[in-house]
Amino acid sequence: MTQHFGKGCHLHLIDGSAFIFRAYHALPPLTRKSDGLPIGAVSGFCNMLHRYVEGNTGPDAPTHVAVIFDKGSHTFRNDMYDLYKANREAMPEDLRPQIPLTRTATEAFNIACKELEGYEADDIIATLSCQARDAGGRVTIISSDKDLMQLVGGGVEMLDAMKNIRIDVEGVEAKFGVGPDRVVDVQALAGDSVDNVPGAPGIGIKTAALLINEYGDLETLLDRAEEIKQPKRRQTLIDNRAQIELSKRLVQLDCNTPLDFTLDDLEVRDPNPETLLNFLNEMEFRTLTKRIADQMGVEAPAAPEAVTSGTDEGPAPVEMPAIDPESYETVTTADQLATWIDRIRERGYVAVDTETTGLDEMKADLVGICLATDPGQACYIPLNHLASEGEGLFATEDRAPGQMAEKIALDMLKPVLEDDAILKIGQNMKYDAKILKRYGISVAPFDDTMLISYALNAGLHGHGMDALSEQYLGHTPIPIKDLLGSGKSMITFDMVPVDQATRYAAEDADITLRLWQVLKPQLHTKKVTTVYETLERPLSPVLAQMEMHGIQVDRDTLSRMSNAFAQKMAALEAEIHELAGESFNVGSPKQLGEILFDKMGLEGGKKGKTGAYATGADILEDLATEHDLPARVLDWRQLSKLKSTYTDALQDHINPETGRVHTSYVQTGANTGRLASTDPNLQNIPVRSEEGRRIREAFVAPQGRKLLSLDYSQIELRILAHIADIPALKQAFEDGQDIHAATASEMFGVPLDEMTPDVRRQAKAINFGVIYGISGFGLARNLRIPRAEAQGFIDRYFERFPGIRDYMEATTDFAKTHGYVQTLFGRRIHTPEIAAKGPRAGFAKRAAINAPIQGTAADIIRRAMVRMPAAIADLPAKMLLQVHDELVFEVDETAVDAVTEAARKVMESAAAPAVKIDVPLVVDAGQGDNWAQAH
DNA sequence: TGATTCACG
DNA sequence: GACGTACGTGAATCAG
Repeated sequence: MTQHFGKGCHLHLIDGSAFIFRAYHALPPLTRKSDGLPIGAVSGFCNMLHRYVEGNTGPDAPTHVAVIFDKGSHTFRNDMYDLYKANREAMPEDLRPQIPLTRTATEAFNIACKELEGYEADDIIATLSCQARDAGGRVTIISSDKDLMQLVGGGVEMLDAMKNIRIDVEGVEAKFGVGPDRVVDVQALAGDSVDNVPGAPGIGIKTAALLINEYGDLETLLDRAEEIKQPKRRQTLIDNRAQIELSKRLVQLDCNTPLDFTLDDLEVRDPNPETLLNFLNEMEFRTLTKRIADQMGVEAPAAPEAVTSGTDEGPAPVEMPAIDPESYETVTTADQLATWIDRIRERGYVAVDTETTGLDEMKADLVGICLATDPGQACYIPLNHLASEGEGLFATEDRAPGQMAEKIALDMLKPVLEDDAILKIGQNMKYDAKILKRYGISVAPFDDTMLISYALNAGLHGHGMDALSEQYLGHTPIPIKDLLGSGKSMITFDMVPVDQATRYAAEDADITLRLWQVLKPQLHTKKVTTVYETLERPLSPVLAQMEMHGIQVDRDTLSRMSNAFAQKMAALEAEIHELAGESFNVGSPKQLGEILFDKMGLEGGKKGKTGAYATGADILEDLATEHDLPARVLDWRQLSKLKSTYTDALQDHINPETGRVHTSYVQTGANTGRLASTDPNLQNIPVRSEEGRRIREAFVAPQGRKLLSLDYSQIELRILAHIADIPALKQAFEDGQDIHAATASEMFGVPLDEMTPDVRRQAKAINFGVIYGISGFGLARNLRIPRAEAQGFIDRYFERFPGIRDYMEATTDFAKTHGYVQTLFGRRIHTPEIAAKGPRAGFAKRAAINAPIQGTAADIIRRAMVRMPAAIADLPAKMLLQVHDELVFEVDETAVDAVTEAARKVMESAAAPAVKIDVPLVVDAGQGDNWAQAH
């Protein structure tokens, strides 16, 4: 049955190229298992199409749909202007062969797939939109390309599928400052760097919109250009008239593209299951094939045989049976468990996973343990599941029947888990090790798939089990949400029925074992075995120790501060409302922006992409020179932050049993090799402001003990001086000089003894800027000086220290060639975005410059931490915290000097012997009854 | 849930 | 020729 396109019809036009590029850049470079064909973009493309199709339900669903592609690189626009799109980078090599496959994929989904030689996809989209609109139908263009915005209106809208934002006439006006019918005029003036449309020099979208709104349209503007008041602008328009008119022709989309099909040909059709599944299967998209087969209620076709010969990726892939949650065993008797233990001893290794009542290892109770010895060979040992009896008010919760006694099971397992000859394999083993430690079991030795993945692929993808399973096994694990639910009605694992728990939990152990078999051999081929063996694996138990010790926090101190903050905030709030002339929520940036910029009419109101005024501290600081209200808001914000994030929240983190705060370090938290600290984050306790620093007074040592803090002095700059090999900086460090003053002296020729604080401050900002991948803009904003002046500083800096520029170029080149950068200790940080273009490339470049410096510093303190327990083993001291370049210890007051000496020695010599740093590493130390004093 | 803001190195 | 820009994190909050 065909439906003639007309009123009531809804046409979807998908910008195929945008989908492809999104898919390509969003995913790591996947290859087809059987033959190594690059298929990352095809995989992403199919996932996006599938998600798109899934979302097409309800009254707004399309009646007609097509995916539109570009064809060839030469179009009629190149005949008008040979530089059109001339600055486009060539298509990446591994994307090129995937392009035809995306056409096949579209057809496999049974969606019309259209392209036309000599025309851009945009022109076809324009033509179809016009036709559909004229026929009285609706159109949704699925794209975020601003070149298509001229088509919006009269029933045509755009949809940014990534952000799920519909762009209507108002959306276009927000972006261009004019309606869709004048968009081409604005684009003609502003030009477009991406497509190399020249436009008028020095005129951007803002100015263009201003001019068009004043004169009505482009032609009138150009005819009356003489009337423009600003001399420079006037001259630009007069001088560049021809170029502007050309630009307009370039951006104007063609609504009369000769098409050899009609709208009726685009009617929505159901996919043919066999065609679609065969295609997906041929691409070896196992997860997607299975998901779609399930949804269609048909059997997934058999997966193709994996090639078993070795590849350059290392040894042959391990043959594994499919993951089948129904195949796992529930262990309920000592005999059963004994059989498993025999099997483990025979194997020499076992994957282990614990199930507990919560995520806080210091509070959670053990519910069960799972083991896996081979792919598909996994069991679950339920220990503390509950069984609900009765209903409602009379419900009682008892221990579920058919479980081994916890003590018997643990007594049997302890010798295995502690046996030096049996390797325990876990995913995030620190968690399980901490839980088991509380049950008297010290797990060792172990491998951790999360840490292996991090050593291999930091920067490429996440290292959680779900991400790894998808990536390396093509399998989506059972989501924990399916068992526990979410939100307020969430249950704990002990309330999950044992049969369900077995399927979920044993699957985790099975997956962990499989991941280990896949990933472990790669450490060697990727040359990161040393990173894993010296910086990752040995650190995990050290962190576990620190976390379990925790640091004592004084609740009364925090509570008193909270009350004081609350009072001050109330007073400030009253004052702010008074100044505003009305009552509003000071904590709402939206309301604050409206008060400041709409009601009070202050200058400098800038709206972000959400349309809200920006009210960040830097903006309020500028306003504060003229008005009291923003100054009060700044004060209020500081107090609000201190109260909610620190004095209040920290109290909730004091463990009732230990009276201490136990953070969790995420070893894979930062791509550079730094740690992250969560629940609570103890790496961002205030110190910069006087008021905030007092919060550190609540971090205390118990009676008779002291807190000791040791931190590396300027470690990142020292590493920069070494890596970039800058003689002047190295000498300054060698001589123990003030490095920022020395930099200033070198740059501005001011002798050290005549240095002013302001000149030193500027040099300091530049030094930091260099570490972060400096830009004129960034330095200008930081120092609040004109951009040209900032650029002058940078130029001078590079002139004085040419090695820095060499380092930056060498590093970005290396990243482009290899896709990663390295620390001095061989840690690899991947930089997949480095090949991107546009603003993303800038980010990636700066990150690539920073990563070896930040990462090397992170490696050094990791090495120190790994060695520390042995160095202070005979001293009455515990290492408690790490804050990137600082270690905090709790020490008997009699041993402060001995511990300082021992710890300092470890820290200062931490790079050796692996790496000889040409600059001394210097550690400063402090001690006191609380962290404020020690720091 | 995402954006904004702000605490740290 | 304009774009949007310091690097790396986590938590609280508002608003949709």
